[in-house]
Amino acid sequence: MPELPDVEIFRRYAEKHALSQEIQDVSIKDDKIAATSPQTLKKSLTGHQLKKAGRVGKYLFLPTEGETVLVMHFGMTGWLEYQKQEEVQYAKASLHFDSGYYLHFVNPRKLGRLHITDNIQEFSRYMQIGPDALAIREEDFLQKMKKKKGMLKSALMDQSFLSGIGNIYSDEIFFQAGLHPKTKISNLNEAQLGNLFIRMKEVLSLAIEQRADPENMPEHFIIPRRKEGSSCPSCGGEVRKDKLSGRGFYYCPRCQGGKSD
DNA sequence: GTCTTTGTTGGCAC
DNA sequence: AGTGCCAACAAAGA
Repeated sequence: MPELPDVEIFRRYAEKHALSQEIQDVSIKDDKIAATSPQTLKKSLTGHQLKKAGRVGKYLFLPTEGETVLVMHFGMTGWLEYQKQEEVQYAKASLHFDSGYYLHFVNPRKLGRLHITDNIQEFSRYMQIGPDALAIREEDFLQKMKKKKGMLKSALMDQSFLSGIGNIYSDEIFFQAGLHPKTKISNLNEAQLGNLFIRMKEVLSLAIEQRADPENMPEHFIIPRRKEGSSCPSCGGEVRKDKLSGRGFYYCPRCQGGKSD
């Protein structure tokens, strides 16, 4: 679930509900998700308020009014829940506000992480988080792509190169751009790279507009057809499945070329 | 029981 | 150094 559009929805959710109220108590229900020690997480947050909700790639940044910033990463499965109920299934950490409400960090597979940092820039550098896929400017994107080697899909999913795009949305971006995911970057011309940039922004923005809800994806998206045997929304041909570095991906052979190298 | 899954990381090979 | 691949992590669903 949590790629850039999903995390952007979580960011807005946190911004709407969880800011400017005192955190009374912090409970870490599973130490596995605590990238910063549970003691430090509790000490840094208790008695403070979250003041902002920012995002870079798949990371959510929640600065307090003090020095410290709560950082969330959701892993393969996870979301936020703001409610009065103290116990929520799969909640691995919970902030208890003085309003009585809880912000639950829900993470069924325990692959998500919570960090505390006092400097977002430093944290981003240390974690090697590349420029945000929605924030990057075209000239920077083109410049980076021209220097990058290897296959398209590997590049767009490389979080240190460009952050926010995962397996699902990369499939959609390549479908919209009419490019095969295994295309070698070096075989693309300026126009194709420019088009890729436009499609990338378009797919991410549209997904956010649909609140990153898979049920609400536009008709012309391939995401709802990520199943073997389904038909391409554009040409009606059969959607095919392949693998790259162990990750399955879906594409339309007719609309996205053979391999174009 | 087996395989696959929306993410990341560390190890190995080239 | 950069690129590709795999296993591992964890748990749920097909």
